[in-house]
Amino acid sequence: MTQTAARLLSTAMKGRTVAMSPGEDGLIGIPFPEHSNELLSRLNAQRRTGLLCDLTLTSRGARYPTHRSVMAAVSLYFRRLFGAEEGEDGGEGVGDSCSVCQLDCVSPDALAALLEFAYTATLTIRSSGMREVLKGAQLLGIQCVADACRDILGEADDDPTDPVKEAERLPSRRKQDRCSVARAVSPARPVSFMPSASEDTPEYGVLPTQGREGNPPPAAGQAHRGLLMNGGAHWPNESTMIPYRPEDTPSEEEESGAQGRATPHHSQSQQGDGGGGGAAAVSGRKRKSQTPQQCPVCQKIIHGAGKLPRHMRTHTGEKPFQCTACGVRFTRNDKLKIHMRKHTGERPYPCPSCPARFLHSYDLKNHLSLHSGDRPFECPLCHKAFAREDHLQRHRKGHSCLELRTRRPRRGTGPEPGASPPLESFGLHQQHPDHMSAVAGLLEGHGIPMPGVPLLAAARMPFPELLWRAVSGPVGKSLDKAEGGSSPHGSGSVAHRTWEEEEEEDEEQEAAGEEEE
DNA sequence: CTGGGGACGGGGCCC
DNA sequence: GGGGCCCCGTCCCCA
Repeated sequence: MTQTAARLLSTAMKGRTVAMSPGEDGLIGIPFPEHSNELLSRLNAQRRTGLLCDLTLTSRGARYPTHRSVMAAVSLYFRRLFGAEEGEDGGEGVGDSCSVCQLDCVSPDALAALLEFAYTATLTIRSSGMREVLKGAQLLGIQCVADACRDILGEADDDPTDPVKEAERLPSRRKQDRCSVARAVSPARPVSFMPSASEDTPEYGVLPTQGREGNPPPAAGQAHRGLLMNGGAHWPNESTMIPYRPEDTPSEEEESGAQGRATPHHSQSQQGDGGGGGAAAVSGRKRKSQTPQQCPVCQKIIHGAGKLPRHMRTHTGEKPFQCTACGVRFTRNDKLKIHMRKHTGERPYPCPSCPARFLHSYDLKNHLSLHSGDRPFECPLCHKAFAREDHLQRHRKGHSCLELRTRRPRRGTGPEPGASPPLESFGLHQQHPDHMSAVAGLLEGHGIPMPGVPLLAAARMPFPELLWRAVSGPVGKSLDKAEGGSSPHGSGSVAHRTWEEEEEEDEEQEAAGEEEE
């Protein structure tokens, strides 16, 4: 598909981001961010009416019709119970023979709350019932809920009776739980445990009986105060939201410090007006008091009080702020305010060196880098320098620098001889988390510490051996050099070469290339 | 392909 | 806690 066609399609989608792969013929990825929300909402509606319910949970006389697929998706207990655990052939669980599951060990209110969570991604409970919910979440292997309850109760996360925690300490054949639902609500903590549901655990009572009619779920949804949006999907009252943030999981800011985790979202390493940065700014900043909130649509954690409604407008497409001059609408009033400068002619950011004036402060910042000639963003492959980071990213994405090291590295930016390469030397800072994780995983696996990217990120790489094959080609040569030459292919004897030695090798290669010609 | 401007979404600080 | 303001990173578009 041509670029023009792509633009037309993009316009037709009214701003929907259309992922296109120019290299893949006709392959278009059209995201529907509301889909998951609507799907869950409709499943919840089916649950409330008993439609297509193939599982009934009972607790002390209360009955809760539900869907086994949903329960298997949200609960490790049911996943194993139904043999839906990844890697199993389905023969281990109770499977289709179970239609009623008696869970008297979980109080009816707690079970209702957990079911409500399963279908709405929102946990709505009274504080007095927190402990019962915690117990139920632990028993059913819904760890994000257990973590949230522990967090609120102020309990330590080392409960030896917690089967989920206990199993985390046990070796597991699975490195990660790749259940998408579980990950969506618990991104930071892959769970590799199943309660021993198939064993005779007194806590669980499984009655594989058939044919009982389920009563309407008692009080299901009554405690849930929410409003409807996006075709009936729940947007819970923010005051009732309990965001997932495990007690022992560092906040994003903390993570961006010494033990940053490669997240799919960018993390700002430099904060404020440039005065921050550095270790002092990271370690010395006070802990945020504003409780992060989880978006019920995309599960993203939104930091800052009052920021969730702003974020939600990105899903609904609502643009309540309209320019009175041209009618253009914006999702945020601060963006409208900046837009109004175009009509008023106000350009509050003048360049001190030239007559240029700018609408945005960051435009001035970019502009100033032109005057200074500073190009701090250097391609690690061809060593071409850019004034802007996004230009470097575009340069790298386009793979316009297929030829390795067509330019000499700038003396001022090259690593010290024998020193471990900084992350930035790979162009890895704040860009392409997967790529970052991949390289980090490679380096970690070969003894190169990558404090910014833990092994967890590396473990997400599906085919590290393929990546090694990839980097063992022209690109890998650069990496081998940068990391000190610990090649997996046996050479491994070129550790800590200096730039002078590399230049010699370059000259040799150039000479060899000339001979070939 | 690159430089530059603008738009957009997220986070921090403050009121 | 909500909202305004600001800064940042990223993406898109155009020359």
